[in-house]
Amino acid sequence: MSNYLDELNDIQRQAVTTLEGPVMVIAGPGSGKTRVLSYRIAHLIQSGVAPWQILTLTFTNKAAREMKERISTLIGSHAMRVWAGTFHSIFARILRSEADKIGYPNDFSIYDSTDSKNLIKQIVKDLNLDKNNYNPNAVLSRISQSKSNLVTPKVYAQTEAYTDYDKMSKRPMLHVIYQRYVNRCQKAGAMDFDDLLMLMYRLLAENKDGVRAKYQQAFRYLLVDEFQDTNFLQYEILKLLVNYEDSANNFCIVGDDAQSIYSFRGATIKNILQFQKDYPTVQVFKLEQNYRSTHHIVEAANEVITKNKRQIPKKIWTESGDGERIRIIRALNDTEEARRVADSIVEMKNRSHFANIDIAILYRTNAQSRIFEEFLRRYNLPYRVFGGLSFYQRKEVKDVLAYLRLTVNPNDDEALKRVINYPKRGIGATTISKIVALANDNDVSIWDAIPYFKATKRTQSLLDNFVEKIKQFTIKSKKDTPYRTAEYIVKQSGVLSDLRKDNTIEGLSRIENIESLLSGVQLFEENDELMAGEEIVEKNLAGYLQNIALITDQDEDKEEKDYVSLMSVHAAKGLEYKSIFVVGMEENLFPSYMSVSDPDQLEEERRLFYVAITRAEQILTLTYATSRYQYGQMRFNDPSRFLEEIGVQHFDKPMEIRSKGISSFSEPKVLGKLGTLKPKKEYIALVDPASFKPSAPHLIKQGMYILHKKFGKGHVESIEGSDHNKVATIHFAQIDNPSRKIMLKFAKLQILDDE
DNA sequence: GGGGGCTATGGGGGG
DNA sequence: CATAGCCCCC
Repeated sequence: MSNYLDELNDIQRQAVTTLEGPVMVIAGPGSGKTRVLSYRIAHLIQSGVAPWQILTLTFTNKAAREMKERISTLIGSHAMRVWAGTFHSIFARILRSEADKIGYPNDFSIYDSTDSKNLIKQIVKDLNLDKNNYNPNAVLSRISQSKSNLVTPKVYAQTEAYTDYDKMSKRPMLHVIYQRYVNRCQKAGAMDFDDLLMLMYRLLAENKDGVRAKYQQAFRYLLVDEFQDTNFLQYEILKLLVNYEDSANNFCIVGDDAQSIYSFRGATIKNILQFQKDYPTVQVFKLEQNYRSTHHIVEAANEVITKNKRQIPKKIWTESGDGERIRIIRALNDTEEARRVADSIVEMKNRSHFANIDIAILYRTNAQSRIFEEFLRRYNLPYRVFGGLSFYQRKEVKDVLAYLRLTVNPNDDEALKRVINYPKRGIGATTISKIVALANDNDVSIWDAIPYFKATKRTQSLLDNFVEKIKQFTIKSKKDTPYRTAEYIVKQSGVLSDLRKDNTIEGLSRIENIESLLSGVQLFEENDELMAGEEIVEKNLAGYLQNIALITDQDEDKEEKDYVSLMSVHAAKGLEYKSIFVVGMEENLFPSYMSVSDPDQLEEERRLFYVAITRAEQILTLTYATSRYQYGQMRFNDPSRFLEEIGVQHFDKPMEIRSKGISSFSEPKVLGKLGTLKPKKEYIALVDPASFKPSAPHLIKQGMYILHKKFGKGHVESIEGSDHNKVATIHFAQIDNPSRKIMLKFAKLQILDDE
């Protein structure tokens, strides 16, 4: 354990051992950034810092999870107790207990962007504005930008730069919409994604009851990964956490300006430059040795990125040998592109003995995934699609979630509007818009306005029935488990019987989705295993809703681990594969047609391409089609300009790969999309549920033999943590990965006395 | 007020 | 191509 520092190169070691004061690590792709971050945290803990005094903000929950696992391997499971997660999930967790200090309920709802857009549409309608000028996407992005720059509606209305711009864009009333939007969200007890940051800022800035000092003292060491993708507001929050009297400024940022790919949501590499000004004593470490890819790939990446004007000088290099040249596939159309990629995968598996899991297909837009799925399915190659329309965005799932949200927070206007007449109960558009108007006029939520609404006797009783139903749900949720509440709601709301009317395949799959959702609730409720990177929240409906609202990735599928990965280039950030296909290398696709006319956006597309090719360890294949179906039409695009930016010496000769055809007629092995919760798993019961009697958690002691409902017989190897947060490491001999960490607070373990 | 069918419109990346 | 919104009829 003491020699873990020997596993680092000189610069990495310095970055890991410089614990005090501001530190900046500029890390090229594949330069061991995750290793540095996790070793640094391990080193902090070894030097006597308590795990919970360390706050690590990562870009995805997956990154947090992997990091914690790595630290655990280095120094033991107490590492699991560092605070690590995304900005949004960590702040939501804090706001869950502090929101009342800034005028929001602690049980606040989280509006996703669809909710936000629906609210904007509503406001535009209320104000009798032209919906063509007031496009919800445009309005939302303006509001989002304002929040991300800490511009309140009031300041917005008074700042000519903003209002003039809006007049020019034919949206002079934008400041009014912004104000109303904020009011409606607050009345609904709801926060949108930007609010999670903005209100966290306000919480710290307003400092009610000294709350700021509480978190400043709690987080003695601050680490931020992917700092190039933070926005102004995120940096401002971090500064509030770290800047105070006698602060040691233990603030470590890790990033790479060349991999900044989120400026569309306000990220700015200015933060990296500003950091050096704000913390003049900063110690900078530049990691340039690439341990991931072979020479041709590394050099191609360097050549591409030098076409960008603005960047911190840096050149990645490798000692891992020349490796293979970059392959290129030119296809006549999108179908042929997909077929040849699938052919190539089969070939690669035979010749290089790659497993499916070593291979990823990266595309610019999620819409491109479908055709690749088709061919992978035909070729019997298991695959998994990451991102895209996730499980939680499907209509039937959102409907049930809306009922759950309403149960927790009846003021949630967007949830209410979604289900007040679904399933159909005779409360039509006219009635709803009258109630909405009443709510607006009196500045209350729709829920609060309903009792004051005067309607015909018939409508009145329909409304009463609806209100009564929701109240019942809330009562149920207070005295029963989340799973049983959700099950009750699915049945009593009428959603299930409505779906049962539809006997088509789609209809049946919708019911399956609802069942999956329910087993997801059950899983949440029963899960007593401490998973790295997972938020520990209360095991109630509100906790469940928070968990899924901010989901970025899904648990590993434990049944089938060998699959080809399909994802957008954005989603691939931070990942690596032996073999990478970057597909759709065409003008107007990659780079996107939205970006080709703006030099800054074009540079971002180039960084995106840089990220894409540096994911590859051994084999990089770039593909393009001369024609493809886009938006229902056949389009002809030129090959991407980015292809010409790589020197010819790095390319293989274009090679023809013969089609292998369909390899078998057996049922294709297809894994669910990421985001698809598996239907209820019928795992082999290791324990007879009838005779299972869990013991009181405080009786569990080290050395005992116990029974776990899901994992079977186990031996308690150690118990760590303070009174209320004890975590036991238990060895379960009957399962794969036998060593599990169980949170005793939630555990259902039966003590065995016969051993 | 509900529901079916048609037309018009937009179409990126993600927490 | 997918979906939202509209019109028309019940």
